[in-house]
Amino acid sequence: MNDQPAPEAAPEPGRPGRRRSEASRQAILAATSELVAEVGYANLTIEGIAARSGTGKQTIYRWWPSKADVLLDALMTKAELHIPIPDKGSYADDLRAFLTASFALGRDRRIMDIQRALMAHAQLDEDFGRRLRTEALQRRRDALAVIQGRARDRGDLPPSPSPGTAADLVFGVIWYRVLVTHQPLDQALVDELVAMLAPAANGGRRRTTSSRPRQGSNG
Amino acid sequence: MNDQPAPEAAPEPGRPGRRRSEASRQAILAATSELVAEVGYANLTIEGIAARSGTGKQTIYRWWPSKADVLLDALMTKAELHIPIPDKGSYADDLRAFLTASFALGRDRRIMDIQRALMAHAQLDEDFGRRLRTEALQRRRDALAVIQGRARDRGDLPPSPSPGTAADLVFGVIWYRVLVTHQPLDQALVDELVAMLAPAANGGRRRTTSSRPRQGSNG
Amino acid sequence: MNDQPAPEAAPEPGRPGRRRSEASRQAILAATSELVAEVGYANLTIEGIAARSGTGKQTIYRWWPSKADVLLDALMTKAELHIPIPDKGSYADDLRAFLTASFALGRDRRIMDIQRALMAHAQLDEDFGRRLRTEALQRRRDALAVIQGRARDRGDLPPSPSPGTAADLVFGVIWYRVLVTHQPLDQALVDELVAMLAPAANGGRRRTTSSRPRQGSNG
Amino acid sequence: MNDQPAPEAAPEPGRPGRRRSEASRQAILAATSELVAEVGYANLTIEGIAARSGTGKQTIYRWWPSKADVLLDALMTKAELHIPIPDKGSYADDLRAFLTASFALGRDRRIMDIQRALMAHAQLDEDFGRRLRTEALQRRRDALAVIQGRARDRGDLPPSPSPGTAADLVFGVIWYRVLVTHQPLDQALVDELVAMLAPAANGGRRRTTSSRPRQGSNG
DNA sequence: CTCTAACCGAGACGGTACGTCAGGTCTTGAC
DNA sequence: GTCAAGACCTGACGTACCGTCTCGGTTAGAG
Repeated sequence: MNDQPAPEAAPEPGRPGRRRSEASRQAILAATSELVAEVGYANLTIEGIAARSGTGKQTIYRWWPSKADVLLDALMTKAELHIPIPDKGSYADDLRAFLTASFALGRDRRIMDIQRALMAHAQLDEDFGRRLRTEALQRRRDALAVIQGRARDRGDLPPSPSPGTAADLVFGVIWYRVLVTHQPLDQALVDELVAMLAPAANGGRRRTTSSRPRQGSNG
Repeated sequence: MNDQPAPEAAPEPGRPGRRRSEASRQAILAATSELVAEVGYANLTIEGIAARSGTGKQTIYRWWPSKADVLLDALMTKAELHIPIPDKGSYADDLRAFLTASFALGRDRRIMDIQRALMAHAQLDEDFGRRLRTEALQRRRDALAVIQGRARDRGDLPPSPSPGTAADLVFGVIWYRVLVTHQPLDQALVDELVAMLAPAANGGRRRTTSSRPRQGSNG
Repeated sequence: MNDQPAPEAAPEPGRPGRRRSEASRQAILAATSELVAEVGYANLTIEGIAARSGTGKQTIYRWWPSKADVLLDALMTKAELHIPIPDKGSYADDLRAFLTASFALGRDRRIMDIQRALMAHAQLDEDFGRRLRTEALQRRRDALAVIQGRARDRGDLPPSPSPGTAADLVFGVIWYRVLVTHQPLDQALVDELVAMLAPAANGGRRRTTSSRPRQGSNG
Repeated sequence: MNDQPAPEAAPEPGRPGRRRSEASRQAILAATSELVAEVGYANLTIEGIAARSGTGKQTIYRWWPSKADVLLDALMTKAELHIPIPDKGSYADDLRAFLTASFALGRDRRIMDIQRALMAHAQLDEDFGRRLRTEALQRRRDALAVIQGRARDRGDLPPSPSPGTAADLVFGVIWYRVLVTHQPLDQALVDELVAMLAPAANGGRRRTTSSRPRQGSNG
């Protein structure tokens, strides 16, 4: 049923016929971004995208399995979802940088709405769920795993919680706030998470710029 | 737009006109439960529910704003989503009991699928999102808050993380596993969460019944 | 199915129970007249009549078989559909008076629209068709028949066309203009019909006030 | 509201997109004819037509504004509603031929029922009324006008009634019998109409086969 | 002075069909 | 072989009314 040749497929040089139109691809992704901002994901339709982009529905169906895939593609193409992971010298500082960068992404209301919609769609469409996980979510986990690997090599990765659980906690809180409570992802949360996951003996940040009161040890 | 007199509204004795049919209400909720199990949420339709329950569509639209609301009602009516919160004597033990009971709910594949679908719908329909939060999600937070209140009174509530953040962490992990990783909610996770959130000096469980090997460090 | 005790039924003295509410009857007929003028017959509904009149649907269904019957009742109650048939001394003059009076009825746009709608409904509902014929249409034929009877007695009823066909012609033209061409029923048509159906030797009107050019009589 | 590109529109060679399916069109018209014969116009529904014809409702709505239009199309496509108007040499004979042919059409019970229903719908839907008049009714008037034109040229068109009124009389009687009295359109009526409208001195039929009593001429 | 029958308003009920929307597929002629 | 265009079948939507069926509450004769 889903015989798409995978959108990222190479052009296959020796193939006859007209080549895929890059202009149409761009137009479709642009139209999708505009439309989702204007009418919201629930009112986003393939027909609307085709009309807005001046393309045919078939062209969309030929290259993407669902409207969520188009949207995911648009998001990944346009927005810089990349999380930088420079080595800050300690697990605590690496983690803090990672969290701060991750939270920044969630600050943009439009991007957050799209992420919520994609996550929602992933629950209703198993295939898309798999794609979303492998193409977007896993990359963030991988980034965190790199940080944890560095920490392990360095020797300052705490024994508990396990790295996997730590990741679940980090991403769990983020998604929970995005999906459920709609609370902002603020610096206070960064501090709490770092304190909990990287409770360095000489402890994380020495001089905090946060307004949070000194945390009198949580050990 | 949402002029529903609230399904749980009292019968209002002195009102003229035919009373709401309890038989129809039951039939609709039952049909919804059956159908969602048979065809899945994505293929659940109001028309299908009406046909299966032997009622008219209007009767459904009269009392529920959307199919997700019917499903939520069915879930809350049928399934016992109640989380008991007996006083076990310590925050650690209370928390452990709470988590164990909560995780048990997620063990039933069908209930979990429904919860995933409802959470998905909540992302696409803001009004339903509000209803889901107040009618279902908030109750669980309240239960946890009771435990935390007891701990505060008892003096064994750790200062960090804050109770609110602790709740975000707990529910965040649960939903993240349910929605994203589809990992089972197992005893190991209970232990890790308790260890992190209630790191009692005399520490959580002394004698574990868990099959998890002592974690001799994973670093 | 249609066990209505006939709206015009006598009060039947020895019957227990509450009497039919004359106030409701009036309110229903009045609401019907208003509504049909406001929204047109096609958008006239029993529910609308009930709401506007402040009565229950059942009260309408109890006394009238269809909305067309309500409307017919309203029309016959309010509008004076009676055609006077005074003896003018000759068939030609009687006929002229009859036609003039009949045409006057069709001058009111609202009454004409209602008659069109009732005639339309009669085509779709055989039972109502029978009622419309016996309660309204036949009365007009009877009035014409009285005139023709007088003429026969008087000896100035032409042998052709037969009285029945003459009636068909008269009412045929009226309804055809009302239903199809929407042409006004004017004095010129009266003259033509009289000239054709009562071509008296000493002929109808000697001095016409009509604007029609003298026509050398076609007798 | 009525943006139909007119069903009879030419195929417009250089237009992109899939062509209208002639097979669907035929199936819809055929299904409509069958259904109206089986269940009657009042129980004819667009959904029924779509189901019976194996097409989608949208395909019907795309090309016809209402079920009455579908039915009119079916009637005009299938039934030969054409009235031949050969020159018989005199107005009386032409008229007799025209009436006989017109009456024959009304003999078929099914066609008559459809015509009654269409006329009824025309009263409830002004737009359809216009279409019915221009596409069907006017054509018959035009045919009669041709006959009258020939008579005028020939010099045997009586000065009274005026041609327009004569047409009103002819079609008025026909429709009145079809819609109201349900009397058959028989030869006797033909004779009476011809006698009245074409009262040739040496006129009309010399030897009548009608059972009507000799009428001593009323001219 | 109840009893019982018929009416009344209100309004929920099981239905049917509406007209619309969008989905995903197919067809056409151009490129 | 892809493209824009657009018609096709399908299925569900949410709405409007239908005609019926409770409700609680009058209103009137008969007992």
